[in-house]
Amino acid sequence: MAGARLKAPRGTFDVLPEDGRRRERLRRLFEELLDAAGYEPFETPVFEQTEVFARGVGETTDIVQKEMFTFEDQGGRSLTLRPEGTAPICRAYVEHGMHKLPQPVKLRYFGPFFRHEAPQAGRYRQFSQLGVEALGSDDPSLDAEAIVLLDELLRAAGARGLRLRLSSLGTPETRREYSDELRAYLRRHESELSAEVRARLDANPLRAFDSDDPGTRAVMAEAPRLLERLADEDAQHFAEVRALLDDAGVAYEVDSGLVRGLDYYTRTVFEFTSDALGAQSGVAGGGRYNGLVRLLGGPDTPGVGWAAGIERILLAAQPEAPQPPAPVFVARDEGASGRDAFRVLRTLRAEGLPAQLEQAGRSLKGQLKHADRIGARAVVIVADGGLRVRDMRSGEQREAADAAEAARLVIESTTR
RNA sequence: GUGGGCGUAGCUCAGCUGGUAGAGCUCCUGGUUGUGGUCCAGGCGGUCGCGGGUUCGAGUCCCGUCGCUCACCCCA
Repeated sequence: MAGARLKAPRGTFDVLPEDGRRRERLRRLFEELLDAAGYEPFETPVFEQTEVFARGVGETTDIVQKEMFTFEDQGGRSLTLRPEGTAPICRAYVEHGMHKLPQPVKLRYFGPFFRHEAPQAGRYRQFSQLGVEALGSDDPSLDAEAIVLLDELLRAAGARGLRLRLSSLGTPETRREYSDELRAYLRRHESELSAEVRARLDANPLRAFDSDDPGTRAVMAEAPRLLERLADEDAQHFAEVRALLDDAGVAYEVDSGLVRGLDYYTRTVFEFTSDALGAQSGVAGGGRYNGLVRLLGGPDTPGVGWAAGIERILLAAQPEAPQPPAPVFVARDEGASGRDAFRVLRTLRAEGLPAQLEQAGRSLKGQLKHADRIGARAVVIVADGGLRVRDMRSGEQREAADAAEAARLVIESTTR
């Protein structure tokens, strides 16, 4: 371990090349898929005024209460490393007057997020998410489209053991009324509930639906359901979303107990999980947030979106790492001019060939061995007297008069 | 924050009841009077997480501490 005193901070990790290739491929897949659906690239800073999250995500949420990396800048302003992407995008939507653009505004993003939690399998303090937001329309087809695209993405990425849970939270008002009703119901059955559920009864009674305690489950089986309390318009909206998903052939389970950890959700909420993960089974989640833009000081604007964790997608997919393109290796024989070798390198690249140059002072034999290890298709040996092009598959070797001819020979011998 | 597991070369690991550190892989060199993939040989590379204790002697036992990891909570 040779004095490796300095380490990546707890809950963070370095992306080594093999994993980097996997991540880049996933990102490209995401971008192609969402581009085709009209979602445009969008970036917000990795930190924001703390207020954006405190107000946007909700003061009572776990994220705001205990998971934010918050610090002060030199002017004493409170800033926070973004723990999620939706509130910042809504902030930007307001800031840039994007409600004046043709609606809906469809955006996609990709980048790092930060949550100060105890790390474990699939959970990090810095993690990456890709996500989309569609602002400015309450049309159920946007909810359905978002889910269909997410479903497509996860499948194309190869995520295994997927399950989609779907529900509707109605409006904040019905949610509040329902919450009171559920709380009252739970109080009547308090003695039958597990200690943890009792402890969270005031803060988040909906969590009781997730409990695996037998007593609690028995109580919850009879508990009132939020879906049964939805106002007509909300129930109608949900029915339309479901019909569109049915038409699209996306399988889902309606789960009245589905709770998302952020305050801003209204109407549709959903979550993809994978049983190929550890305890952190959530791969992606999202929903509609019709009040958020207004909450952040903008006009009343509906929105819907989702975010997917790229580490978790990769964990659920376990894909092979893509191979980099097979390069041409430029070897230097003893006495060969470094300038000649460099010129050959540039010429090969100019001809569109991925090329690498010997830069470690190896013996010719070592260079060939190295070329083989990196999967070179051909080696151009730069010698005192001229150039030799060696096809690494056949072992055939031919003379070349100059770099351009060497490039031609490489293309000839390896693109058949 | 709490609980379980683990911390020996860059990586994967071995090291029995304490006796003074090993293997495989990787990398470099050589076997090849300039030329790779197999094979052989050699070389580079170790504060045995850290601190303390017991002992003639500790990687091996005891205590503490730090870190990693899985899980609870919550979530991407």
